[in-house]
Amino acid sequence: MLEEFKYLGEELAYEVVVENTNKVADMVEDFLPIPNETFPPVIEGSDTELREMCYNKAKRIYGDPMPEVVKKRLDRELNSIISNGYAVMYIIAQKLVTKSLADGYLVGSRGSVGSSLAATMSDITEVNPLPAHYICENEDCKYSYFYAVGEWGSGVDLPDKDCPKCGRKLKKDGHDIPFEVFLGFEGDKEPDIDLNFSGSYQPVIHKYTEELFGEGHVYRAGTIGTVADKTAYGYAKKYVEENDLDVPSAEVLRLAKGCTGVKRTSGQHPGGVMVIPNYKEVYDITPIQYPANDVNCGVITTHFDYHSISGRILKLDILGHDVPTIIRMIEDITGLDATTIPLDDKETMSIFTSTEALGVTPEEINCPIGSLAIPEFGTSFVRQMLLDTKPTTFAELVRISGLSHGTDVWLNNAQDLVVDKVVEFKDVISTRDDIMNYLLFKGLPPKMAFTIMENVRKGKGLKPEFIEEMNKHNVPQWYVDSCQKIKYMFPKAHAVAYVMMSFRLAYYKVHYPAAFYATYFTTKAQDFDADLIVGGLDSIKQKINEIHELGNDATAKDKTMLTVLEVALEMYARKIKIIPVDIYKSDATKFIVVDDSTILPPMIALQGVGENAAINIQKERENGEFISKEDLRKRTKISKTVVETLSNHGSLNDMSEKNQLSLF
DNA sequence: CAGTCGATTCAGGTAAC
DNA sequence: ATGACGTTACCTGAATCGACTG
Ligand SMILES: Nc1nc2c(ncn2[C@H]2C[C@H](O)[C@@H](COP(=O)(O)OP(=O)(O)OP(=O)(O)O)O2)c(=O)[nH]1
Ligand SMILES: [Mg+2]
Ligand SMILES: [Zn+2]
Repeated sequence: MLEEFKYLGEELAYEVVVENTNKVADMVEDFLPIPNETFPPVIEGSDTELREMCYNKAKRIYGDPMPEVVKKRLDRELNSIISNGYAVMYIIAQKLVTKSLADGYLVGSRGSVGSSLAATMSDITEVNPLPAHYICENEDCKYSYFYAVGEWGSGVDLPDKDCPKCGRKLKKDGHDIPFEVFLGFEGDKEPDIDLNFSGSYQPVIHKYTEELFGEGHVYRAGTIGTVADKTAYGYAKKYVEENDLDVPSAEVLRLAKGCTGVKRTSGQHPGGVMVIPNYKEVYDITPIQYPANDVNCGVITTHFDYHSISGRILKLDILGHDVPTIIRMIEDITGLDATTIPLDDKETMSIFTSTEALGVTPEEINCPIGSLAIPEFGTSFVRQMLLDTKPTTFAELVRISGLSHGTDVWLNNAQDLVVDKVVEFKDVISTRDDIMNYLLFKGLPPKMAFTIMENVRKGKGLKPEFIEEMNKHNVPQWYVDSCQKIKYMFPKAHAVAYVMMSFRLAYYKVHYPAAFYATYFTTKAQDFDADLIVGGLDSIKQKINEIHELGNDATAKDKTMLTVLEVALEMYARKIKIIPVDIYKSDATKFIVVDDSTILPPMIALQGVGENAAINIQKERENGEFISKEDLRKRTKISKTVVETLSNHGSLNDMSEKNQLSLF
C-alpha cells in the first residue's frame, strides 16, 4: 500500500498508510457483539413455587415428614438450583409438561435433568435419582426403606417385598444418580432441560412457550449449515467435469478441501428454544431471521447459532420424538396405561436375550433375540451386544444403553477390557456418572472429578494434569486409557429414561403384538412398502436378501427399508399379516389393527402415495363412493401416477377408467 | 403443442441432541 | 460378511407432474 501512495512522498505516504490508519483503529472502542453476561428470565415467586411444588409431591409420595434421605437431597438440590437462578427453568418446563399431558400427549424424559430429584418432584422427568428404595403407597402407612448409594444400580431390580408395617406390596424405585451430573458442584455448569414431545405436538408446545414468555421473547435457535466433505467433493467433481479438466483425483480432493467449512445455509435447531427475558430485547443478543427456504411457516430463528449465544440466555430443548407418539397410539389401541407397566416383568426382560417369549424360533426371524423394533436396542450392533452380555436386570440394560452409544465406548474399549478379563462387565465405564462416582471414590477432589467427567463425555480426552491427579490417587492405567478413548457418553439419567420407555414398548411387543407392530410401522410408514410386504414371507425374505447382496452399495434408503423388512418378517413369523390398502377403510397415515392377526396399512404406506394424496382421499371418500378412476383423480386432485400405484396394488378393484355417464 | 414455470416429492447431506 | 452409536428433522437440488402461455 505504501507503494500505491508513493506519489504523496515517502513521509506523507507513511503517515497516511501506517500512522493514520492506526489512529483510526485506536479510536474504535472495543465492544462485544454479544454481551458476555447471563440474562435469565424472571418470574416472580418462582423460587418458592418450585420449593413448594417439590415438597408437596415428595410428601405425597414419601409421607410427611419426609425421610431424611429425601429431605436432605431435595434441600441440597433446591439450594443449588435457586441460588444459581435456575428455578424459572424448572417452573417453565413443568408448565410445558402439564400442558402437553392435558392435551393428551405423554412427554418423554431425556437428558441430564433426570439426575435431579427436584425435576422428578416437579414432573419434568420420570426418572427418580434417589438410591434404590422401597416405598409403601398406602396413604396411612408410607413405610420406606432406602439402600445406600452404590448398593443397587436400579431400584426396580430389588426383590418383591411386602410392607412390614401394613402388608401391602411395596413399590420399588430409585436409580441412584448423583445430582451433580446435571448442575456441577458449584452450579457453574450451564445445564439445559431436555424434553421429548410427540413430533406432531412439537409445534403446539413451541407456540405455548411463546405464550408463556410473550411475543418477541421466544425464538427457535438457528443453526448454520456448511459445505461438508461430500458436498464439497460434489462441487469439485462437477466443476472438473463441466470444464472438461483432465486432472488427477488428488487435485479434485484438493479443490474439495478448499470448499469445506464454507457457510452454505441457515437451519433450525431440532428443538432449541431461546428465551429472551422481559427486560431485554432479542436484538441485544442476536439478529433474527426466517428459515432459509420458507418465510411463511411461522418460525423465526436466531441468526447466531445456539453455540455462540449459549450461556447467556435460557435454552429449553423441546425435541420431537417418535416414542411419545407411539406410546400415545398404543395406549389408545390397547387401553393399557404405559406407566403402569411393571419394569421387572420377567417375560419382557427375556426378549433381550431370547426369542421364546415372542413364540418364534431364532431361525424364523433370522435373529437370536427379540429386541427388533425396540428403540435403541434393535440395531444389529446393539443386538450383538445383547448376545454378548445377556442382561437379566434393568440396571444391566441401563449399562448396555450407555455402552452402546458413542464411538469407542464398547468396541475398542470396554469390550476388550471384559474379554481380556481386565475387569468385569459391571466395572467398565458405561455412563458419565460412573466416571465421577469412581473418581470421587478414589479420593479425587469433587471439582476435578466433575471436570474430568465433562471432558471425557465430550470426547476431549484427559489433560496431563488430570492424568497426574488420577495417578496420584491410584486410578488404574486401564481406567485412564479407557477415558482417553471415549468419544461421547450418555448420562445415566438419560439411559434410564430411555430404557424405561424401551422396556414398556417391549412389554407391549410381548403382550400386544398386533398393536405393537401397527404403531411401530405407523412411525415408519414412509419406509414401509405395502405392495411388497402384502406379498408375505417370501417376498419379504427375497427383498432382504437383495439388500444384503448389495453389501456396501446399499444406500441409506435401502438400509432403512431393511430395518422395516426385518420387523415385518418377525411380524409374519408371529402369524400377523398385512392386508392390501383399501381406499375406503385404510387411514391416510395410520396402520389399523383389524384383529389379533391382521393389520390394515394406511394409504401412505404405498410407495409413491404422498401424505397430501392420502389425506385428500380420506377426506373426499366421505362425500360418496368414487365411481371411476377419473372421478377419483378429479375429486382428490391426486396425480395419475398415484392412481396407477393404487390400481396396481389392487386398491381400486375393477374401477372403470372413465365415468360411465360420459359415454352417453 | 412445445416450452416454461411453479408446485410437489424424494434422496442425500448435514446438524443437533 | 464386514463393522457398527441411535434418532429426528431441516435444507438443497434433481426429478417429476401438471398448469399456463405464446
Ligand atoms: N445417542 C446419542 N444421544 C445423544 C447424543 N447427544 C445427545 N444425546 C442425547 C443424550 C443426552 O442426554 C440428551 C440431551 O442432550 P444434551 O446436549 O442436552 O446433553 P445432556 O442433557 O446429556 O447434558 P447437559 O447437562 O445438557 O450438558 O440427548 C449423541 O451424540 N448420541
Ligand atoms: Mg441437557
Ligand atoms: Zn405399608
